Amino acid sequence: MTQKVRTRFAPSPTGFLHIGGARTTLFNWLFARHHGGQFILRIEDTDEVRSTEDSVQAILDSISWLGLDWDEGPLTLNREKGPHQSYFQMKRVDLYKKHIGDLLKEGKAYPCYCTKDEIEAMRRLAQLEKRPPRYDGRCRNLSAQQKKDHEASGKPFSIRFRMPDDGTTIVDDLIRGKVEFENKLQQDLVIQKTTGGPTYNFACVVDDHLMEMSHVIRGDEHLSNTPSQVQMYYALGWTPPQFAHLSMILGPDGAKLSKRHGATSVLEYKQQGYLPEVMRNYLALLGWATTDSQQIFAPDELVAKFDLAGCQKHPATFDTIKLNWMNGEYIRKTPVPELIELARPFIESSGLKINGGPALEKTVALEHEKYKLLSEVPGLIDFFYKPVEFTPKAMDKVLKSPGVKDVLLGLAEDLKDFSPFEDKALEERIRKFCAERSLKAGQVFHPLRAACSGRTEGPTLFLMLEILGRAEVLARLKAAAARLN
RNA sequence: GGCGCGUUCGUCUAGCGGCCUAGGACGCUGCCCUCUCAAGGCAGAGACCACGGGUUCAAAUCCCGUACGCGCCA
Repeated sequence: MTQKVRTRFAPSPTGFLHIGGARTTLFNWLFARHHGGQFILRIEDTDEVRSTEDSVQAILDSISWLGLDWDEGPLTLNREKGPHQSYFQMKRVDLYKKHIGDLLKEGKAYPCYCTKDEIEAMRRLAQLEKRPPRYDGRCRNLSAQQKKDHEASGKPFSIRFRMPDDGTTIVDDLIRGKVEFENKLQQDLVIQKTTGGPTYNFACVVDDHLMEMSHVIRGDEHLSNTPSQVQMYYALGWTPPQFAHLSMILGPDGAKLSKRHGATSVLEYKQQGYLPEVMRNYLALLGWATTDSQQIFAPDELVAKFDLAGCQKHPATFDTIKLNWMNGEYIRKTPVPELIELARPFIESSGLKINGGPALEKTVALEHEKYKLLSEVPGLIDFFYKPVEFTPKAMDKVLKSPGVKDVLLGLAEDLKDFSPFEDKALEERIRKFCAERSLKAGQVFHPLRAACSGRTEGPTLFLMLEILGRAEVLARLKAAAARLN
């Protein structure tokens, strides 16, 4: 590749960064990093009504959380980095106006005086007659007199881009190959609204060119607009960038991923306890694969191995089950001290009182291989830090079995002075206890676990007792026995 | 409706004319390990490669059509 690689993500700040946008960001970022190029962030806030500063902030936060950095673009709402005057389109309106002026002068664009109602009527009629509902080009070739009349009337007008009447436009897509469009079937897109603001399609072309994008990697839904955009590049005397259209991400029901499928905002995944590395790894696999179907990638590995050739043409279904598996994989590989820091916000918001209890290093480690989400950490260690609450199963199926009360009291008695109160020694002593009473291990182990943790499942028993400590174990045994009266 | 895109196990995918009686991963089932739950190990079920025609000695792979899905035009 002789040309310097520059990619961008250009979100409209009309909501949070959703999964699809995150995947697009990721792919652009991976591609740029893979080729040692640059990744640019641009805010397409041409929708003056729906764009908000909160959305901009949320999007920047999401991208940052994902661990993706950008070389140019907004850092905060007030600060930008990079050589361009701004990376917010509404602050670049003069630029668009200048180029629209050029197109107008050359007859490559024209004012359109049709009102909303007229356009709407056109659409209805077309639908009625089973024709494609497109602009009929009535302002395309106005006579000088008509133009004068319109101008004199002071009617608001938009500006449309004049598509060539014949020929075809070929979009050479890096993922889909050459896609051919007949020009006469494309309609003359509005490039400047009646408000004077640019439309998405035009601002996008101007910016991608001025910001020297080498590759435009974006969602599938933009493919249909691409021939018009390509023609705009030609009209402005520019060379279009290379395009790559990514397939969409669907929900489990095959419909485009949306709110009703659950979490769609990236930040919601953060709140649910997913790791950013996992989101990157999983999202990379939605629509991209290596020839050996590798599943888990170290961060650098993803950058090293990513290419557009491995991208899928068909849409992919977002699978939370697999995401959860992957998150568990990553958590298992995370050293405990690090895990504790990652889980700390979740532990804190759970209200667990850690102070005075066993060290988190010990309790968190005990269940290390069980967490799928960071948010699950407090729930699995909570019994170390608060009074035992018996699950129905622990109470009814285990503790209420015949003879359990004697077992618990007997254990309490035997362990009262037993030392050392440690994993291996405890196991030995308790197995001896079983032998002395001719009980099967399970008849003692299960009630012991239930009495001390309130549950039927949990960490390895004797280490758990060690960590709880003698006093706590004895107290819990007696308390549980008392419940059995 | 027009145009465009897509279609391999339930899901993510490998596959680019012979290595495919279709490979991997998640999930599922069973077994092993075991103090429970996980994790781990092993084994297994699961895809007439959407369908129908071609091309070819040979097609999941190339071509055409059909169906279905999706996107854009709103």
